[in-house]
Amino acid sequence: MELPKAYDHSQVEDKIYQTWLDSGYFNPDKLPDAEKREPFTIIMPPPNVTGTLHIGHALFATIQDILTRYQRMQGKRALWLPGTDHAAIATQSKVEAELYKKEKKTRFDFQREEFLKMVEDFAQTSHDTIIGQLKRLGASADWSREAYTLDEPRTLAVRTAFKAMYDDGIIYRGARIVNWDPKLKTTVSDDEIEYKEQADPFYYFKYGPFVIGTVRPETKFGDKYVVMHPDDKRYEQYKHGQKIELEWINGPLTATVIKDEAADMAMGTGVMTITPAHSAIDFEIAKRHGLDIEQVIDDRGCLLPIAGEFAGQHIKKARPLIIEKLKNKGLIEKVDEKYVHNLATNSRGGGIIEPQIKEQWFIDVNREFAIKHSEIAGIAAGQMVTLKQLMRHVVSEGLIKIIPEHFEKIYFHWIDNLRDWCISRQIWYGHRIPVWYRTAPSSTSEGRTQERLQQIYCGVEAPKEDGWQQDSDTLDTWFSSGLWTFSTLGWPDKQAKDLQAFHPTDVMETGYDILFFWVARMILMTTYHIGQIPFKTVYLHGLVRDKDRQKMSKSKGNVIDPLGVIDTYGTDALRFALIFSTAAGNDIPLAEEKIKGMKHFANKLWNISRFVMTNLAESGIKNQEFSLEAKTEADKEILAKLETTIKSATKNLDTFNLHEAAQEIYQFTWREFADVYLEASKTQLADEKLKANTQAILKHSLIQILKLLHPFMPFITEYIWQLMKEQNLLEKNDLIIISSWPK
RNA sequence: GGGCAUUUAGCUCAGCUGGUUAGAGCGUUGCAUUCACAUUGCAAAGGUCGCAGGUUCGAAUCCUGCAAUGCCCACCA
Repeated sequence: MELPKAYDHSQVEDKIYQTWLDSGYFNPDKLPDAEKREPFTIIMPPPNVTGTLHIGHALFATIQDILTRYQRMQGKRALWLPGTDHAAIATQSKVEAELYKKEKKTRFDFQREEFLKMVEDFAQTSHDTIIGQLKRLGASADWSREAYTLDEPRTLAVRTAFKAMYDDGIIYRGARIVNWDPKLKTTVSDDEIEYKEQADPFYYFKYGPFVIGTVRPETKFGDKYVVMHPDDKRYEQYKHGQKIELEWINGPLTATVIKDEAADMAMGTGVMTITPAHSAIDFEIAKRHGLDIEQVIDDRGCLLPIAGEFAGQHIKKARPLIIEKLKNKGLIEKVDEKYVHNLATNSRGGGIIEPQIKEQWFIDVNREFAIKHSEIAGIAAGQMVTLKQLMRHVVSEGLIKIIPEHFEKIYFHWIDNLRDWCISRQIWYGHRIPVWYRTAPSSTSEGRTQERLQQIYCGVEAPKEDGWQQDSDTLDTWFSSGLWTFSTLGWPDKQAKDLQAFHPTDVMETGYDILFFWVARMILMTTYHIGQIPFKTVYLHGLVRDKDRQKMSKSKGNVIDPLGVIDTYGTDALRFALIFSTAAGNDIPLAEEKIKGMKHFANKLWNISRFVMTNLAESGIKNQEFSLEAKTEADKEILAKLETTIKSATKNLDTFNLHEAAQEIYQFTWREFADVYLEASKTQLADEKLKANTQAILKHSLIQILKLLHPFMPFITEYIWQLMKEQNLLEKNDLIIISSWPK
């Protein structure tokens, strides 16, 4: 058989992937002797259905596939369960942006159902693209178990989870100051806020005898409390509760002095007025002293009647007019033109956050409850715990290991500062909150009738009787993602076969950027709902950057498109380049030259194999056993190095040092086996006394190399394996994907 | 303001719990090559391991301080 001199990945990869699919081995139940194998589970972090995969997805797919293939070869019942995420707010805002670009319409120009259909179509298309891409990356995931965060089984899980937490008092409804995005008209959680630096004028206003500073004059209409530190000597003569008459934007006003330690003496004049309805800190102060709280800005970002002549205007337009008026009234002390401050924006859509007081749903992280069931070491069933304590416990006790370790400190720090989690969103795409309200007419003191809330019902199904209206809000996407490790395995059916067999899972592999959003929430949900840890190890990878460590972005033009490089260099080359110098938690610089270098390596492996196969086939030596006796120095050397490489690579794979394993195998293959032994073998093969033994060593080494490389470069290794099989060079008639890991 | 990390060859980075001459990829220079592979081989140049102290028989590795860079959190009324 004539083998081409160069390896052509484009002729190989699709066919090999189909071979694997046909074998059924991605499904752990279909592995040989499945029932005898120990389970190994990775649940795939579901990519958002917001478009196509980028190079970062290629990284996660590569790492998880390496771990899965390695464990499968180690004889485990390896399950890598794939899925996608509806990503509520991200997906909806993407569709809304497109809609506005194309037709100048917003979602409010459509019926809820009509709009949702559009989002679903977009999500479906994205989904199909993404799954196709994952397959091209060689992902050996079990597609028969694929899940979606918004499909029926997951919806049941979400509703069941919500109800359980509601009944426990962990989920509550309350009016709190929340992050309101006037652009998308929804709340967002603290974690989704992104601060952007911006320079704005900073104004100093005369407020009676005081000078106050602000960048936001438009919030100041209702400011009738003036706050200073109780120890501030400059304002000793003013007493707490003292009333002061003064002239303000829209006329005279009675201000009340409040002494509170929240006022920073070193900041500006040490005096501030407060706007409790639109500032979290001011809200706290107001609550502490029982002050009035008046809304100044509405949900769209427009001023309310309290603003007098400015009512109805958008804050952006009103600001200069308000300044103008204050200037005319002589109330401006001075202006600092380029004051740099951080502006809160919604990272999922870009609106500028306006804090508002809203009736929202929250998860209480500090409330004590009796845990119903616990398999967590150190926590007994019935014990009183809080969600915070549970989240801390499983990591501090080492039940969950985070790699790299220093992220554990960051995790603890986050938990210690954690506040209640706002889980309701005013968008349409997502899990609707499983709560229904019934109202009844009642008369007011003025004799008018109005609808008054009478009953609240929380349940998995809607109530049977008429007259119930479901809460119009949807859930934060991370609520459903938090259930992911067990909702994908059959929960809420606690007897589900998969849940019994594969939970707790082994590894959660994801980016460090979603440690809080997601990893922490999975720990919260899993410990609460099923009294187990969700996973034993959290492996955090870094961000893929370009060769200058710059973030990849379309606007910079430095994006590496995974499918493009796969076409040019092959999946194996991309995978090996991604993993080659990647320590956990570190960002990964990736240049195209590196991928090219790994294509060279694939070709090297091809030619090594070609040499070995040719020399075995031509001599007529086929499927026979040879002794691996080391007859020469070269023999001795290569067998010894092979053994240490296997031992070390195995250890590094077990401890998640994937890049080191990759480097060792690469070094051995090229520098030891190809450069040294293959050269030595040429003379040994010519010597009749050494020939058979040399052939045995060549064959043995090649088989071991293919196995070692298979998790990293699955396509080419499987392809060569099949060629060897055709030439009767292998004992067993199987695929390398289920061959046994070298020992 | 609080925290976490990084600093090693021209560039991008490895170097696990301290132990011979500090490694890889790319790049550079020279030579070779019909014999598995030019997607090659052999060889070479190139590092006071950020700086200053300390611990130790021994430090790129551990400790302290400093500097630079990056990230996260909080937040400026």
